[in-house]
Order: sequence, then structure tokens, then C-alpha cells
Amino acid sequence: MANRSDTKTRILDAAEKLFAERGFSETSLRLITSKAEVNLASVNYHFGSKKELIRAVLARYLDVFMPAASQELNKLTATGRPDLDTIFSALVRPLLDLDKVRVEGTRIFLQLLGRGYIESQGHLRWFITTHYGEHLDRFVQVVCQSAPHIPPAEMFWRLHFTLGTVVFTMASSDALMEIAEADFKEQNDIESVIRKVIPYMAAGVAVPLTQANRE
Amino acid sequence: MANRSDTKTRILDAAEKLFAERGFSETSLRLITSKAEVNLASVNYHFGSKKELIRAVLARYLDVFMPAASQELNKLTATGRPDLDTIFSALVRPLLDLDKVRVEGTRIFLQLLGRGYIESQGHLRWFITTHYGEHLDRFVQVVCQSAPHIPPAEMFWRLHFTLGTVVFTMASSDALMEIAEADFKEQNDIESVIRKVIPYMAAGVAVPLTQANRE
DNA sequence: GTCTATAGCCGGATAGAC
DNA sequence: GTCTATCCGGCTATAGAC
Repeated sequence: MANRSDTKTRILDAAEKLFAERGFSETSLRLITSKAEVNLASVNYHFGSKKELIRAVLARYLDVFMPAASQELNKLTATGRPDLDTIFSALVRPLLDLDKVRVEGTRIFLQLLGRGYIESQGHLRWFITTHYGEHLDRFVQVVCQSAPHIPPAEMFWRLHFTLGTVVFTMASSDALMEIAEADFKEQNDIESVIRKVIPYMAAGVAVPLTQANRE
Repeated sequence: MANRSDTKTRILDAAEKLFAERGFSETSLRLITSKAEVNLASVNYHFGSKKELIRAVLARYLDVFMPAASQELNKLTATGRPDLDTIFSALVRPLLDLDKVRVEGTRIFLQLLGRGYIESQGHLRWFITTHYGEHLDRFVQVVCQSAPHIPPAEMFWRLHFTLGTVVFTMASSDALMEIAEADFKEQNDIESVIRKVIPYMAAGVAVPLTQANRE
């Protein structure tokens, strides 16, 4: 099944699969280039370093996802003030559309995002916030408007809880789907997992502050 | 500040700090032994391998936490059927008590748990479920009873969402506390973060099933 | 039990021919 | 742009003296 694309694309395609499955530091350039059937030295020729390859892999998805997500949000806010469930659900379409740009694109993107946030000591976090900051700010703004009873400082925490929920679930989604199949005879794919997690997150983000929070 | 404990303890103490901060695969035995001020070879003498050192580090916490948590649950169920918020809150005391057995014990334990679940391809997950399975089963059982409107298969997912929320939050808690301080002038410690996350998780676990979930 | 020394491997990166 | 060959550093693990 030799891929007939150019070398750069072959590297990106092989790298994203391996990174998503095994994590960044557990994936060597040797493994990537052997799967991609290209020369080891070509990674450094095309990307300069492993770190920049990692960023390029993520950017290829973020450049598609972020504008699409922003557009969905714009559609939503044009017609009124959406609730949280609606906002989160609006992100599902752009997410699932990633399956069209690449095989298993949705799963791979979300797993990469998970790995990226957890593994790297902030350098990917920095990359994402500086390159896609406007999109993120817009999202936070819409969420805050939809839950005006939550002060911004509290919302900061809750959105990071939400990020954690998504990111961990996606990084372990393969294992979880296997267990669900074995223990409950449940067939799941990435979409059904996303549909399960949305009500969980929406409920948590909007829950009224307890006495302990307000103190 | 040379630690006057025995070599084995010195290694464990240094290892848990570094593992929590940097992750397992990013922490070399060389770094551990130099911080512990012991010889490189002593790790293999006392623990056999890096993998077993990782397990020993985690076991030292789990052996304290798991029985304490089970005992809290028993107290709770003896006097009636507790609600979710009460169940989660009952775990806070055993968690904070870890600060008494070791400096920053709570933070370190939760960060280790986070790293452990995400980084390793299932071998730590296996270690935890086989060694502490009874405690975990007991917890799941109590949670299911407190939310009888949620079927077990759905609860499986929601408890893993919850695990993800905790684990990611704790693995990034240092960064999050810094941002909260810079952006909102908020002083937080590990306890206040735990208190914030509990209502979020309790709301998500108990939220009624939507049409999409039931299909 | 603790040390030094080193084996043996694998990683990222590069030089230089083609 | 692509190849081979190699550098060099870091890693885990172990052998063997003390």
C-alpha cells in the first residue's frame, strides 16, 4: 500500500498515526520514516527537527478545524443566544468533518490534542494559544455569555476541566471502547463517544456555584 | 539538605517528585539518582528495573489511599444512601491526608496517577486494577446506587470522563494555578482546586440521559 | 550494599556523495 | 531532494571490585 504522495506528506501521514497511538516521545524518527518508507534524513531536511514535525502535524489539523469551528459559532450567535449543549454540539460537525480530510481524522486529531496538552511541558500549549488565540477567545466569550451566572474566573477552571475530560477520553478512547465492548457488549465509534461526553461537560460547566466555591 | 534516609527511600522520594513533574519516560534513572545523591546502579539493585521503580512509587501512595478511601465509603453507606457530591467529598479527606505522609503528597499522588494513566500503554492501568480492584469495584458500586437512573454501561463512561477530568487537571495543576493567579489574581492550592472540581464532576455524572444517549 | 566502569542499544541530527 | 554512513549523546542495565 505504498503511498504515492510526496515525501513531506508521507512523513506527516505516518507521523500523525504513530504520535496519536503511542505519544510523541515514544515515537522515534526511525519508526516514522520506516513506516512512511522514506529516508531517515528526510525528516530533518523537510522539517528541521522532530519538534517542528510535531507542530506541523498538529497545524495541519488546526488550520482546518479552527476556522470551521469559528464559523459554526458565528452561525449560532447570529440567530440568538445558544445554550451550552448547543455550543458544544456545534463543534461536533467540524470535528467529524476531519474524517473527510483524512482517514480516521477525527480520532487522530483529538488524540494528538490530548497527547500534546499532557506530554509537552507547555511548548505545544504555547504554540496553540499564540497561533489560534483569536478562535479560542471567541469560543470562551460565547460560552461565558451562555452561562452568565458563572463568573469568568470560575469559567476558566471549568473550561479546563472540560478540556481535561475531552483530552483524556480521547487519548484513551481505544482502550475505553475495547473495555465497553468486552464488559457491556457496546459497539462505539468516535462519534458516539463524543455524543456521550457532551451532556456530561455541559452539565458540569453550567452547574450553579456551591457554598464552597463562593467563599 | 542531604536526606538521611536509607537508599531505597531516597530513590523513591526523588523519583516521585521527578515523575510527577516531568512524566515517566522523560525522567531518567541518571536524573533520579543524582537528585537522590545515590549511585546509579542502586536503582537496579533495589528495584530491578525502571518499570518496577515506577510501580513501587505508585504503590507507596495507593497502599495508603485505597484503604482510607474504602473506610470513608463504609462510614457513608452505614448511615444511609449518600448523594454523589457527598461521595466525591468523602474522598477529599484521604486525599489531603497524603500531605501528612509526605510533603506535597496530595499533589504528587494525583499527578502520578494522571501520568500513569495516560503515558503507559496500559501496564499501569493493569497494575492498579489487579492490585486495588476490590476498592475500585466498591466505589463504582456506591456511585451506581447513588444515581440509579444511570445504567451501568453509561456510568462506566461517565466515571472515566471523571477520571479524565481529575487526572488532566492534576497533571496540569501547576500551570493552571499560575494562569489563574496571573489572569484573575486568584490564589489557589491543591485543596481549593479539588473543591472546585467536585461539583463539576458530580453534575456530569448524574445528568439525565438525553435522547442521543438512549438511542 | 555500594561503588566504578562499561557494555550495548537507541535516539536525534548531520556530512557529504550522488 | 535523496541517499549512506556516521557522529555523539543519552539511556537502561550489568559485571565485578571493594
